[in-house]
Amino acid sequence: MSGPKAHIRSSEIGSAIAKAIHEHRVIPGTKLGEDELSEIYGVSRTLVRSALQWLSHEQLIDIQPNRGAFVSKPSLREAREIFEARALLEPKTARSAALRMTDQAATHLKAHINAEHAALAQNDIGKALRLSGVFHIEISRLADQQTIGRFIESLIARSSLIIALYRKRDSALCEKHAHNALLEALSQRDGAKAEELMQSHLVDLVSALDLSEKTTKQPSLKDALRPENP
Amino acid sequence: MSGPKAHIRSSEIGSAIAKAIHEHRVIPGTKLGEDELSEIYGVSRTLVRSALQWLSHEQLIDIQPNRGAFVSKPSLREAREIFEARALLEPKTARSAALRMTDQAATHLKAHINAEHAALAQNDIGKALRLSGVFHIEISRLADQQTIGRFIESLIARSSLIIALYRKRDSALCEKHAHNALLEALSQRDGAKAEELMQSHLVDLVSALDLSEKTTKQPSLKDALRPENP
DNA sequence: TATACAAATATTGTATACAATTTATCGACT
DNA sequence: AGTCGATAAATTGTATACAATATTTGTATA
Repeated sequence: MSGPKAHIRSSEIGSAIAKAIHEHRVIPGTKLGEDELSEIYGVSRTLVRSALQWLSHEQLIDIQPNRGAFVSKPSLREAREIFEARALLEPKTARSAALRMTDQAATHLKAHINAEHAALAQNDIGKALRLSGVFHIEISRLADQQTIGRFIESLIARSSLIIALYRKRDSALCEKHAHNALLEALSQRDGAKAEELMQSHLVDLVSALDLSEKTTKQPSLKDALRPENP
Repeated sequence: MSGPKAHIRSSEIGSAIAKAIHEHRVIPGTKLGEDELSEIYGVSRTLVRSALQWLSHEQLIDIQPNRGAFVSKPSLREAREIFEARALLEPKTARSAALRMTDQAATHLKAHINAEHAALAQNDIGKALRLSGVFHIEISRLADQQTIGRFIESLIARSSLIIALYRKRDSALCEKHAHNALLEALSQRDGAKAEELMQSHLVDLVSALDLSEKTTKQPSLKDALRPENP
């Protein structure tokens, strides 16, 4: 009875920007100027502003009054909250998905995983990252819970911001096996196992991040560039 | 690092409309014309449209392309999903809230309950309903989980639509005691009890609704107004 | 009387114009 | 030289104007 069918053009723009954010082609802090975007997409600022408001509500960008829109930089606290929320929602959702699993869905997910691996093979980290997120979203769709699914979708989008900001150096984005194991459990309609795998998968994701206090304050440039301290 | 501080005027309009929806002063299906609203709030359609897009994203209204914005009429399925989501989020949130409870918060919540009772005494059902929702939101704030809190807030707003559509006749909105008991458990910092009470409270809320299949299709006016059937 | 079509009206979608605010640039002063 | 301040440029906020679409009204016809 309700749906984001309206404002098609502006939501396309919003999706395009969201995708770029998700793929780390624009990084947190980047300013998204209205004139610039209206130039890029060949529309007036009206539609651009509409798209920006959408992104702002998704908390992917931060609109500062009279200053402009910037790609969000989630705080450490937000980062923790987002993964706590995912831990609360996704495992149970994976369980539901397992119970409603079909062969068709299995091949669909398998294709996704392959695309993800292909992207990794091409060293297209951004694309792999996004596809990884889409995999989680597909699972929530299978669970046939649109409401919770939307929440998860939103959390995953923001997760990509967190990864951009807090990822440990040299940490794997997503173990190759995690999604495969998940798919296995789903295909076997083993709800309990899917729930457990999803939970540990999320723990692994967090462990690839550096969410310690230190990172909170930026290097402050002044300190970072000062030649040396005794 | 992100917040809805921008577009202050339009978000005020959005809040005003959301409040009216929450209080059942405008009911599901009502058309929200842009000219009408811009007249009411003394602003241009630009700001009205901005507010409407916000409400649309909150799924409180449904924007139909070239037709206009209508207060959402959640389907039976959506209604069930929303309360399932609440059941997933709110009990654990209540538990967290209990652990972080302060005396100050207790008096604050107590005041809320009193205001709720006062509204009921004045037969201001709408206001009581909204305050009842705010009570739940306050609890989620106490849990100090902004992300989950926003989800809950969104779910509660949509719940008021569901209540408007599917409430059983003569069913109590909220047992007077439920919120008091919850406050009691919170004050005692009894997380387990708070979680349990919240869970059963939500069950009670659902049981005051008629979510059977039949209710799906509207009375269709034609049937409703036809004088009599044999 | 009811239905079908057509003009007229009203409403939403988009772009543009103007106002308000911030940011950048230049110059004066210490 | 560096900082403070004023003016100029650029950017966002809001309103208005025009275009596209839907709804209503009226009229003719069966």
